[in-house]
Amino acid sequence: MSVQPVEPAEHRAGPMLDHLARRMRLRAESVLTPFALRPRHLVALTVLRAEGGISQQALASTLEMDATNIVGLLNHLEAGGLIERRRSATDRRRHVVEITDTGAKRLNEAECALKNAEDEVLAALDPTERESLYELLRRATTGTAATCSEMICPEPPLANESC
Amino acid sequence: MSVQPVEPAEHRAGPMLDHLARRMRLRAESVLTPFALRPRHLVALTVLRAEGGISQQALASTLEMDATNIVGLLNHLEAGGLIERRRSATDRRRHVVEITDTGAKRLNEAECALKNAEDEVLAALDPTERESLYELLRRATTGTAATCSEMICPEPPLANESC
DNA sequence: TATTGTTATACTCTATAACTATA
DNA sequence: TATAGTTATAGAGTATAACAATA
Repeated sequence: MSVQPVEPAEHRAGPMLDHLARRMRLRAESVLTPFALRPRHLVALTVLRAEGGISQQALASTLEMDATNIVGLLNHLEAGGLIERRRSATDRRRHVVEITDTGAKRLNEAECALKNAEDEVLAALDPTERESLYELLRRATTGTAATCSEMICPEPPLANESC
Repeated sequence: MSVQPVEPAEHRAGPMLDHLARRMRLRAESVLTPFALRPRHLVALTVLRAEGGISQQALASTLEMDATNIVGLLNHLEAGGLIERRRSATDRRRHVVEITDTGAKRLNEAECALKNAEDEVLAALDPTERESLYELLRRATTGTAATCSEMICPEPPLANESC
């Protein structure tokens, strides 16, 4: 049974993002072990480098991770001296989380070590295209992450019926 | 303790890919429930649409998923009539997996329904940029996926010490 | 009473090992 | 003997619920 080409689909980036992210993550995993870091730690550190001291809740909503799992994540990073938790002066319930100089340095080193992994996963792209991809990803993440960390993220608008 | 800007880091796309993919996946999850599909199913169907009939092993290596988990994934898709498994004529151990017309149609509809999710996650990008992102992702995934599905994926080369 | 962070725990996902059939 | 697919299952990851401190 051959596949009819159906009408020109409106392709989405989602599945490919998923696929590519998975491939990158699998490779990153092994490269990062000497640093005692996991891919998720790099994601967190990257956010913390971009946005200064934020609460754990804000970090949770930016990363779109459950707040309960942020605890262990930060415990690990704090144990390595890569981040700092201190009580907010204005609201003593809050922990203000900040990346330390050590953390920023370690993040740099880790990013450096990831070069081969990235080269492999993005082998089909030339340097210019990789730069484009990096820039698009940066804009896509930081652009909305900022607004998202301010407030509790609102529910997505209901799916439209058109398309 | 303020963060020293350290020297200009060599930033990697990995963490941002991870972050963006996660955000997309979380939204996709709810949008896809009416289709009885999960994000992973869309990834698989997308690959199967791009590459015709391939073995489960080849699919596993392309998706970089464990072959054991492919079984359940395909069981689900086959139950819905979205893919077909048939024994290879040349090697009766193999299942040749193909997307059906129903599957291709369902994939189309699902992609269509994902528009809002994508609009939300990629809100910071204008249509031209989204098209660029889509194209870069497409090239990055299909470019290497082809070679990867042919042979057993070789181990990544050892990390370089320069950078 | 509501919110931040935390712990305990149940649920889901992923990978390892053992089995069947084909080669 | 080795490989494709499958099943069973243990380990890792993620979310839900209850609690302590603070607002």
